[in-house]
Amino acid sequence: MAEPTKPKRATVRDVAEEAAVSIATVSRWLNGSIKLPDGTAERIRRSIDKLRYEPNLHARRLSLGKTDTLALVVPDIADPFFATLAGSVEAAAESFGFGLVLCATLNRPAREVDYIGRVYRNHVDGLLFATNHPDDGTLLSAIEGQSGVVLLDEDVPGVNAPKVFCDNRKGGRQATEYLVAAGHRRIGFIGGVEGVMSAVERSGGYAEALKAANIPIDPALIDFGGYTAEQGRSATRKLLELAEPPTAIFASSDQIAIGSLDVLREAGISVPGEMSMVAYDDVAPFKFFSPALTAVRQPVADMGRRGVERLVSQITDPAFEMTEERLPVQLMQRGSVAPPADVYRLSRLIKTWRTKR
Amino acid sequence: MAEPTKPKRATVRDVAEEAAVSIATVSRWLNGSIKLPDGTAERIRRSIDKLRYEPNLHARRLSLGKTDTLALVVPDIADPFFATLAGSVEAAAESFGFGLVLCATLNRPAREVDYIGRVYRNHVDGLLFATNHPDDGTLLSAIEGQSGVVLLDEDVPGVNAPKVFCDNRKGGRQATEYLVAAGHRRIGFIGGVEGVMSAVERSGGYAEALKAANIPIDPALIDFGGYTAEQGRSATRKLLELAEPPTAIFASSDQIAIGSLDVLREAGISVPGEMSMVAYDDVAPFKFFSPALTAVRQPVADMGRRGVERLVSQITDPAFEMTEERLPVQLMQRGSVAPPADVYRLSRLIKTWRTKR
DNA sequence: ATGTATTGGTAAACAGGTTTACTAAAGGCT
DNA sequence: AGCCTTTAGTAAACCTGTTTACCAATACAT
Repeated sequence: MAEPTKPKRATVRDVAEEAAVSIATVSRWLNGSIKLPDGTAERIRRSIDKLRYEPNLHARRLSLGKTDTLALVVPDIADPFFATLAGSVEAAAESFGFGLVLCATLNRPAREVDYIGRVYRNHVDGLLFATNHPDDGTLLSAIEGQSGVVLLDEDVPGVNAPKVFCDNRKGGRQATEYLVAAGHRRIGFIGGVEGVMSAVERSGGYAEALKAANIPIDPALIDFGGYTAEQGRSATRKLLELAEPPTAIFASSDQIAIGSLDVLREAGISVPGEMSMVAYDDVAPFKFFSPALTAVRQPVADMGRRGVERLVSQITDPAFEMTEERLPVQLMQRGSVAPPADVYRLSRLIKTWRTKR
Repeated sequence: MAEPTKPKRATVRDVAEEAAVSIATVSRWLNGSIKLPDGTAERIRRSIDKLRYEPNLHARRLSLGKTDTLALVVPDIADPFFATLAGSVEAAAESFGFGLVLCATLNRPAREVDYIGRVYRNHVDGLLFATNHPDDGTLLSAIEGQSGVVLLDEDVPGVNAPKVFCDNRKGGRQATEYLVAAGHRRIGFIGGVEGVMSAVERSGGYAEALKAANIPIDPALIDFGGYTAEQGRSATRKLLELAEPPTAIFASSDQIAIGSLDVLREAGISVPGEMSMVAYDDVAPFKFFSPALTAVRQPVADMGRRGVERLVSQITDPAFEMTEERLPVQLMQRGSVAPPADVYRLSRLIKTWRTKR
């Protein structure tokens, strides 16, 4: 029984021999760095067809020292936010002639650092990096001095690299202003991991809006923890435990809103009847929630596309400027905000919820 | 001004020289195909440390002819279904020591074929393929004879490759039986692209359940078109235009359900008050919809993991069996199904909706 | 006729690993 | 002492492109 031998693929040498020219001639003709008389070109063309020659990618990469591949590193690709980002990054990379390798860190710093090293190790030509957690200096020193990295969505403070973020401060302010305009004065803020740029900025916008409306800031209404449904749940529980609970919640991510909604539902608190809510991101199908959730929409796909553009610019011209760029957000007004009403009913509901627990 | 020269990386040759052994010794020691006396090994170790040697990946791939990389090709990575799949595939690949490159076809056959060629062209060692549309033979001939491809979620009929699918027929039957048990007899079926395996099987399960309950099958209640929100919208409109509209809808994907819900909402038809619904996939946060949507849950993450397991088995042992495997689905009972009631009210709502249009 | 471009190529080095075939020296056995 | 087997290692070929340095022949100008 014969081994199922892999069909041997043709190489440049085979083509050159078949076309009766030298290897260099074939290679240079293929790469357009030489032009040949019609006869010779035609012979080469025919040999390539005949032998079904396709250049060996690895040989090419070894020889050229570049890969025409980009990497996207995100905490979790299954998260709709990052999935949307990945979709736009893939499309943009493709349009520039780059492939995309996908890296999910699951927030393990070791993996983040490892992936960042891939651009140094020449596994990819460039890297789009989105993290989720504050940096203790590890990421900074891993990225530092590395060219070909662009930061997406979340900052790694101190890094000198092109950055593409959204306007978190404005988003935080818009959401809060909208709630204030509806008449709310006690507004809960549920934030991401404490210290992370986006959380700092969104809460900053929240504080700004309150200050502008002469509403004192109550630290008890502010809770950081992460953009997760679990954080949404636990922070909402804390808010409901307060002596003077809020009449509105600004949930600063999709997942937080989903978790918060869960607790409110379990407590029998209706939105926006007894509690108003504004969410953030607007990647989840909030339009179909009940009520349709009002949310600050981040231009996630734009961010991915723009990140690739800047990365490619940087790869082709390493002197490319390392500026930070902010993309505008937009408040999508739907049905989860109403004037505060029936505060008595709210506190009754909360009381029975507390005893139930 | 000096060029910002790339720091030259150390090669095996440098290490060998530094450690005063031959290249072959270093290479073989690194790959564990030889053991050396402590002294020599220690010298090599130290040289590697000193020179910060890291093997060049491309040279390694060229030499070995393998890449330790898998590709996942899906129609659209931003779709939560495929994003979830991608997440589990990435994790599983990682656990086997493989990287993952991501390919979104956006349902363009040319891209699908091109990506499939990548395993032949040695860009990746294996490929997980999920499509979305019926095959006109193009895919079949592209995959045929290609080893190292496994099919996920959707079939390409005729292909001899390992396949990992979910039990669509059972899912379709369960959903329909559940609706029938609630008392429905006119049940709309909104399916994927006509002819695609999953759509055929889910509708097959639907038909089986009706037959078992002695309910005649009305073709007017069945509509194929694709697992998209737009299909959900248009099919639902058609159902509402019927002389005798259904009292329940089986939406055979998340997106279809979302689109269908949109039209029902616009028509003022409440779920499950006037219309019951069962969805499929259960990747969207249906728990937080109002009503919480009852849905058949597909084990998407399991499918990804299992696909990688089988792909890796096949890569390491090409004689690996090309069987088809079915993963069980599960009906998640939530709040979108009720007995048919108030048919009069439903038809009144539909009438006013029709005139409004 | 001689010098100079231009055209149409070539041979060989290089990228950086892996692997095969082979050798020299030391150890063990009779 | 003579022979065999390990042990420790080497030189060189190979994987497949790209690129540099260079040459021969023709075309053109003087």
